[in-house]
Amino acid sequence: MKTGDRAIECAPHEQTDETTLARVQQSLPDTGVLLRMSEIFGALGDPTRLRLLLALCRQPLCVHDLSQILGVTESAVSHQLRTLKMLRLVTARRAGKRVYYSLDDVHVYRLMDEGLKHALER
Amino acid sequence: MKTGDRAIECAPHEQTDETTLARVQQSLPDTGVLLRMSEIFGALGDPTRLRLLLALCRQPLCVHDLSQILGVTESAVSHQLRTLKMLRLVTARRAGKRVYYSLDDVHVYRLMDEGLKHALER
DNA sequence: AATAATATTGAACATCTGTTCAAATGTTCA
DNA sequence: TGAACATTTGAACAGATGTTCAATATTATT
Repeated sequence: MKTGDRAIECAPHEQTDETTLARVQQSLPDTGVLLRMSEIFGALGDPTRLRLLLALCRQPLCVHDLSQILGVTESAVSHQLRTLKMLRLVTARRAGKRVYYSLDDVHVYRLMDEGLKHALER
Repeated sequence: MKTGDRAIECAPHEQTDETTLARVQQSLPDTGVLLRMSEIFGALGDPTRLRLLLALCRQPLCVHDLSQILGVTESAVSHQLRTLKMLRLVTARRAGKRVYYSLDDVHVYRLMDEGLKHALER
């Protein structure tokens, strides 16, 4: 063991420790989970989709309503909702001619809340 | 049996209420905050950047180390770190020839933790 | 059945994005 | 200073992404 292994906070190692790198590498989640994570974050990474989800935080809304609220085409809304549905972030329920969308998961709410705090800070 | 008589928590309105839509619309964060939010989420939405941040959760690491851990070019790492730095998600500190990067904010950690829980669920 | 309202789909398009390569910059040490 | 190592930068490229338009479903109403 050559370099200082007491890197608690951010002790700079003089020399790159192979085993340390390997340990960090192994600590990363496996490909499947990582991809799922990035997909979820990616979904929240678009202003339109983010606004869709934020609106749905309030109450279930249909495509037409969402189209009006966001000021984008119903087609665009539908396309994005499709993405969100595939990622299991929203659910759809038909009521007559309309299809009402809701948040699928409380976690999404928490995620957005955390992101909002972040964005408000600086 | 026409429309929702069994809607428990998400009562579908027969007819779109204008004031309700306006209320939802106003509840959305303003453009600046929303853009900042989507930028942050967008940064976490790429597998490479996500792995970078996850690695930095463990300890500060230099470009060369990160390049080895992730298995991508140092150039690619540097490019992405630049993005993350501009978004204030990481900080840089030079030590000799190397530049050590660290997470800039505890919130990033919390955000990733929440996302991980999410990804692990289904 | 015909019409209107809502929603979805697919193709096309421009734009954005992430990586690579080559070159330049910065740093240390002999 | 020169050589080696580490990082950054810019241009270029392929691939992904978001919106729009037009066409098609789906449902309710008359």
